[in-house]
Amino acid sequence: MADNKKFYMTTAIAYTSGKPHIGNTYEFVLADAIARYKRSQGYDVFFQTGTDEHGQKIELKAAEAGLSPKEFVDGIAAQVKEIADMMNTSYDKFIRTTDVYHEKQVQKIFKKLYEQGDIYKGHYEGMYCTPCESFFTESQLVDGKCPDCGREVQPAKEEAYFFKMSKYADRLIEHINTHPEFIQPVSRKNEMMNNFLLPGLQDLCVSRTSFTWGIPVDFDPKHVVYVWLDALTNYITGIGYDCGGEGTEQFKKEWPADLHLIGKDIIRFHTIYWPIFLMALDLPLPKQIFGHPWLLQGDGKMSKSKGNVIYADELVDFFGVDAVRYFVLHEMPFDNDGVITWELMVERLNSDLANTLGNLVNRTISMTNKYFGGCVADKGAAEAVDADLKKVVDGTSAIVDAKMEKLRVADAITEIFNLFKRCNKYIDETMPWALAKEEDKKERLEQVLYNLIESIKKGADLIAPFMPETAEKILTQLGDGKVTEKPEILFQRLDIEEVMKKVEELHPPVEETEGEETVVDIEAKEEITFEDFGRMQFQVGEIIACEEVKKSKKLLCSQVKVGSQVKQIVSGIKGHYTAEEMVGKKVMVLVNLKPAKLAGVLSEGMLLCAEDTEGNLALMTPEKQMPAGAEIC
RNA sequence: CGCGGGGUGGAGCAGUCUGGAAGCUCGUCGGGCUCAUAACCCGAAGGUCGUAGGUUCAAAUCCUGCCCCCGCAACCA
Repeated sequence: MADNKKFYMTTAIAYTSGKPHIGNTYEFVLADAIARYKRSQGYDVFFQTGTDEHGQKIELKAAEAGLSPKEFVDGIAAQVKEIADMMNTSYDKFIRTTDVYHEKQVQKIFKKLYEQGDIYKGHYEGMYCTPCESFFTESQLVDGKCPDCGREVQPAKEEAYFFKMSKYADRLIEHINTHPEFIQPVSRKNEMMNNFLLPGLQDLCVSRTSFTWGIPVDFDPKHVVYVWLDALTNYITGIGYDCGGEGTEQFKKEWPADLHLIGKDIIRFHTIYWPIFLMALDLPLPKQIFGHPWLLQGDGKMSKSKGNVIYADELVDFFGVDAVRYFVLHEMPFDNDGVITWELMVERLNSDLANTLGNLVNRTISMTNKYFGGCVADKGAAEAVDADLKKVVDGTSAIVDAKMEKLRVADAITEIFNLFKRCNKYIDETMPWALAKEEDKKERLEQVLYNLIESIKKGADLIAPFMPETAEKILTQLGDGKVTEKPEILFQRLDIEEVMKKVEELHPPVEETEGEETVVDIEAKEEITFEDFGRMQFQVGEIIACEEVKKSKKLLCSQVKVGSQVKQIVSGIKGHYTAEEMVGKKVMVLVNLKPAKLAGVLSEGMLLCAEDTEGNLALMTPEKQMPAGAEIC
């Protein structure tokens, strides 16, 4: 049985293109809770996390920051690690895809797959803009031209390596069907099957020549390995996989992974491409992949301009690590996205942590000190009320096990708090303060307090994987035979008004007053001649009718009177203007723009708008009364 | 008809797969208690489960139409 006790789990590796956000924190904590729980179950857990550090985006970001890509990712990886450590996560290994052993193995894997015919050289086809060095699909083009610079594009092919996905599809379908626990939650399984597997898999592009920040293909060095073959393989290289060789003892022990914990956005890559890569390498598949939903910030009410954005390190500053862990895990959605706001955070802290748990510990210790000088023992003075307490306390462990087995972390925590609530109720049922007034009830009183302390200790053991520091504190305060003399407040209640006030100070709302406007800088375009300018014809147009374009999110279709003719113009300004308020406005129109179809609707010109950095739009209207058709020059 | 998720008392959610008395936490109101962090315990009010139909002895749950929200995709001439 000892052999079966290993448990290898991973988080997704965080992409190092920018400062890590609350999503990373959330996943770390979730993974850590599971890791600690499994350890408490006696499993020999190996918990790996890390960073994904290659790619064009990083190359660009680094250049913007004036750093080499490596310098850049060193900085971000350090930040990611800092957050993982701050959240008190007990990972055993932090892998970076720029680690030398990883890069080496990826090269070997690539070569092996190429040699055995799973990877072949082909062409990535599309429309190419030479100055921008970018490929676009037909649908990405703007009026047949480059969406970035507006210049002509040519059909072109980029040489690339592809992985033959279809070769292994049947085996994968079979595997998924025979292993219902493979993809969690199950609702995602159908999504993968119906959308990707059953319609037939496309071959996956696994190399690029358009950027250089990646692992070079050693036998064809102008190519670098493209994202998934690089990133996903961290799960095996991190524990010592050796392609073509034996691999380390650790690898033999740990693989296959017992759990890949990932965000729901990358389920496809983990449940389709990753298993297929593994099949190609002739390795067993991971046992379970859990695609957790997201913890979202607010419900649209939250925005930078309101100054109430939530950052993990700030949450910790305000509430402490365990309170944040508690919140994130308790609100941990299983198959729907959850919400986090400062208000909800304070509510949970006050109600669950301070009132239910903190106060329980506090009142218990204080009574034990008051009535017995801190020491109580089992007096064998049981009464009927004790039975239900005992039943609940002893039963919780099994319920928690069942919930954790299904990865219902939030439910598991709720169960543990039900235990603490039951303890609070027990105090009311037994009324120790009343017992204390009767001399002959002394034994019973001691028994009651003893029962309480034992129950809380059991609760603390159960909560340890989720709030390790708190569990430790509780056990220390309850002591072994003698409780602490001066109980420390576990969680201090906070006032929501005060918290919000401080939050606002941290993130002052962006002023939207007329007086002090921020300036907007945009990238300068190439200089043009007066002649160039003269080719554009602007006129004042009067909007005589306007309606929303069905099936589009941002488009309004306006009938614009320009001189004696009426043009139909489609603009992406729904959300800034309603169809009704458009009518009657006099606006600036670029009239000689080549007509085009937008969402299937013909547009014969362009309404001009000013746009600020937040994307707010304002139509340009003449400053004095002007007739429709007046030329703007 | 682009893909997907969602709409359950004031707030946040569970329940929907496998129909069978509408549940949890917070908030509100009333009561109890005083050991404790103005806390704890008990009770109450409050929901036509988005909407309109259908199937059924029975629908939040299954089927159909529609409305609204949120991601992604497309797109902002």
